[in-house]
Amino acid sequence: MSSAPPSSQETTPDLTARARIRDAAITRFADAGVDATSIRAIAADVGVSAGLVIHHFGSKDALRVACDQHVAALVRDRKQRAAAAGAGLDPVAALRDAGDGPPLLRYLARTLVDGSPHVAELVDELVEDAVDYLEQGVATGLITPSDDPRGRAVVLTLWSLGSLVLHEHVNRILGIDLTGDPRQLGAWAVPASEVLAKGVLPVELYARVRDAFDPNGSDGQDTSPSPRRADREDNER
Amino acid sequence: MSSAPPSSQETTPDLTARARIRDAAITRFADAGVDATSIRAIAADVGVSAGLVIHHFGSKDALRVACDQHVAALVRDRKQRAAAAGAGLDPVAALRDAGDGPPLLRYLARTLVDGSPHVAELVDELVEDAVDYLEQGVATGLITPSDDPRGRAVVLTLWSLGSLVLHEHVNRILGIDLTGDPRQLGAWAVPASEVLAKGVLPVELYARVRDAFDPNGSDGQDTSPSPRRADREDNER
DNA sequence: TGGGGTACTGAACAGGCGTATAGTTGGCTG
DNA sequence: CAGCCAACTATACGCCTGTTCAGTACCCCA
Repeated sequence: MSSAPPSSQETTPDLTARARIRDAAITRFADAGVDATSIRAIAADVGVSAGLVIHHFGSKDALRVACDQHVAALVRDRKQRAAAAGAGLDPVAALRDAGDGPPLLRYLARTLVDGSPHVAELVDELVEDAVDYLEQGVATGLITPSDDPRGRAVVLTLWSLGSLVLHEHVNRILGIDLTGDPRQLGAWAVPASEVLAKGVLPVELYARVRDAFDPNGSDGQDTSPSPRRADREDNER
Repeated sequence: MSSAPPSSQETTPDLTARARIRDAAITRFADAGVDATSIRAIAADVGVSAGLVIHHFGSKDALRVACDQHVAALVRDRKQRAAAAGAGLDPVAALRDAGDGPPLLRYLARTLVDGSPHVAELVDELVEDAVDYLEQGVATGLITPSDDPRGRAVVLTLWSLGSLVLHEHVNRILGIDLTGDPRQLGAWAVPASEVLAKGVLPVELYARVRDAFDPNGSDGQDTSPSPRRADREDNER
């Protein structure tokens, strides 16, 4: 398939037409979504014909898969780099656009909702990363221990990704761009860390919620619908 | 086309064709998104011609606006009802599908991302509701006071809506449906309320984040790229 | 020098889309 | 009863879509 003459698979400064098409597609998909983007529009961005896009990728769907995989690879690369430099609580922090490459975060914000298997895989990895990171934090005393470490990692990761997906609302309400410059994110990061540090609810309410879902002190059910009256305890999520 | 409205909005919705088209559109839009839904498909669901859809709504875009408005009205209705019965922390809790009407939550999860002005308005209202609710909770001692009540309300609301938008990922990872039966949401609600009650981070870290973004402590900057090492403080969101 | 393969173009095709339009039905009202 | 208007259908139009195909330019290897 790809002959790849320059043999160096790492980001060559001078991109092949195939790579330029892929990057243009990522940008268009990030801005308008996959459905609302035509192959001709992508081709026009790169200055080639629509036929060439098909020639290189076979179909629009295959192009979309290639974009997913490329973004996933870039994300994994940045994740690894960030982990080496000491990770943070926010899995998104390391992915903010450096301005050089395609708009990773905006692409993720779009594709997180319309179900690509590669992006789903990426989410799973981010959750596992969070599990590890939180576990290390608990070990060093920087993170509060949890009764459900994995559940907590899922919640924190999806809160983070969820607010990324809703970045347009954040921008409208707070006037900041979650996909942009981290130094201007105070209006979001400060109250978020306040919640994560000081908490919001009394601890007894957590105990009530936990007991309402967990019938008897120990663990137990997950498939059998217990006929308890847990209807009013679902106040938090 | 029985024009007789039997006023019983329960199990037998003897709706006008216009209302049936609107409801079918909401369901289709919720399931597949607006772009991926054709007017002919909606018409086929109701058993009418595509022309009738245009006859009643004028255009697909106007139909979409009508759906937005109708869903917004239903949401406001449920909000009000829930407020009368005593609100909870989760703004989404009151909106879970009762099975009778159109899939409100799934519709919201879809349209929250592709920018409808009516849904944006709804988000703003949910934020204001959260401001009020949190303020009341602080007054009665049920909620921890905040340095930034509005910012905190924004964060909590968008975390809630964001995880709703990512409900497919929650379902894949935890095996539960955030848009479905509240009694099966323990795997999400328990760790979420644990985080909101016990917190995750040491309080001193919140102070550090706050000081890093607040020019009060050191100097003031917002546009000038200061060479301070604030780059590492954006760990939380 | 010739041959082959790859990158690439421009035109064309079939299909689905939203929408306009003309026409038919049927109940209400004068 | 005639007349009218709203609900509704069938058809067709123009546009845009993803994709195909024949053909051209160019580079590498024998």
